[in-house]
Amino acid sequence: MEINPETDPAPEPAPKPSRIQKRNRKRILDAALEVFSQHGFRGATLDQIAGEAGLSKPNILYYFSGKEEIHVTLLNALMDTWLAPLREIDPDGTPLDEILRYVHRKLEMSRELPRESRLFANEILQGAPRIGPHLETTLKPLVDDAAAVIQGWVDAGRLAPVNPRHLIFSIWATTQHYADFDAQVQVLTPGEDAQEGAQAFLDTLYRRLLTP
Amino acid sequence: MEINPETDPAPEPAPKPSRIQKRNRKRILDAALEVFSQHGFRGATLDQIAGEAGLSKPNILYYFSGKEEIHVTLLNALMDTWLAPLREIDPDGTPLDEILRYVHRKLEMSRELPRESRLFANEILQGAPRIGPHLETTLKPLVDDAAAVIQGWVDAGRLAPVNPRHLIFSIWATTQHYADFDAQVQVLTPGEDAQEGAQAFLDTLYRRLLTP
DNA sequence: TGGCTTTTTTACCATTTGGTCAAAGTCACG
DNA sequence: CGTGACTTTGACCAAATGGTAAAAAAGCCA
Repeated sequence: MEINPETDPAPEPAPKPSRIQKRNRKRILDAALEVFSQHGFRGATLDQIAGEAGLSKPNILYYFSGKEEIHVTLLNALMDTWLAPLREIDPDGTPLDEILRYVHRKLEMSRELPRESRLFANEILQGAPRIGPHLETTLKPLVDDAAAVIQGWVDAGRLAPVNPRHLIFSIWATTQHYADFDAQVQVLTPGEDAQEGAQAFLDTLYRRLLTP
Repeated sequence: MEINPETDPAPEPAPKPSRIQKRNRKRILDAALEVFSQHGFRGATLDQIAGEAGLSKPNILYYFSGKEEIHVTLLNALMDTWLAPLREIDPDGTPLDEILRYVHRKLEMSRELPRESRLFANEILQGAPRIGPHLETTLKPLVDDAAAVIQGWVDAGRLAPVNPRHLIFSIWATTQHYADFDAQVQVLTPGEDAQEGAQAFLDTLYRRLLTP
């Protein structure tokens, strides 16, 4: 059977994006991140995004087929960076160091990428309507792996016995809290830099929990 | 100067709510809790709330002056129940027991009042636009008190040294996580009851952190 | 039962919002 | 420079949304 490049081409024609396309798509995504993370999906409007991006609404719809596509694009792109620290846990490293470094990196991301954290939080809060599948296919295997590694460390007596999954949950919760609940944190820790205190606190917390 | 009861009456005429008023206001607030907690303020619509409550939209506006008033009413009512466990920490109790009981109660509330937890999370995520002041006046003094109590325990050597505020943050984060991020938790802990494992994990976590 | 108040509904409105379309403008490149 | 492809815009739309007004209906009570 002869392959006809006309009817069976590469699935994606790979129309290399022009300079302008790259610039504007980036602008739009950045503006959208700002708006979505602050108001959630339904609370955000295309006009807001357009205004923030310095483009007209129809122009935005020239680059993305609709509001939903922008949101999904953001979430998918986010997933990678968001989960990178988890991927970097080294099964051959020193258990306590590996976990503490993970906590450190997550807290750092909370400070440096608060918008991303809130975007994610918003999506999950609302029942993950747009990345539910992605959670199953990307997040779950990754967490399964990490949990197995941690369980291995526990079994080898190199960490105090803990449920790996709940350990991971608690790390997510405690670190992302400083981005997601920033409004509250600010009210309750006036003056001082919350993140600095958090670093010390979380270090102690997990060190005491995990030291065998 | 004569006081004219017509122009200077009691500030609140106290128009005792009728049976119907009580029933319908409750219905509306319950429906609104469902909808707001799932979609956030801007994402929720009066039509949805009306549908959920089994009332017509104009009928809802007969009981509340607008969408915003419903939301604020909910948040204010919530504040009390939400902070009750914190109020119940007994300065004369056994430090570790008091904290562990607090964790326990917060986790319990996460399971039993997930909608309330999400309503709150949504509001804070968006920068607390509608309860910001309330946080200052109600939450802050309460946390200041609790932090002082905990600090006292630490100073007396009855708890391992920790930053009280960050301890409180971490308790909020780890317990509310199971309500707010339920969609994610469900994906990652298939089959088993996450809350049960959480109970054991958090008990260990804080016991190990706080035991002097 | 009659008459008053409270509650509910029906019919609207103005604004916002996601999205379309065709025309106008700009760019890249031979 | 000219021409075809890419980009941007202004003018629109239909649906959704928060909210209003007035009439109809239901309660309440003597």
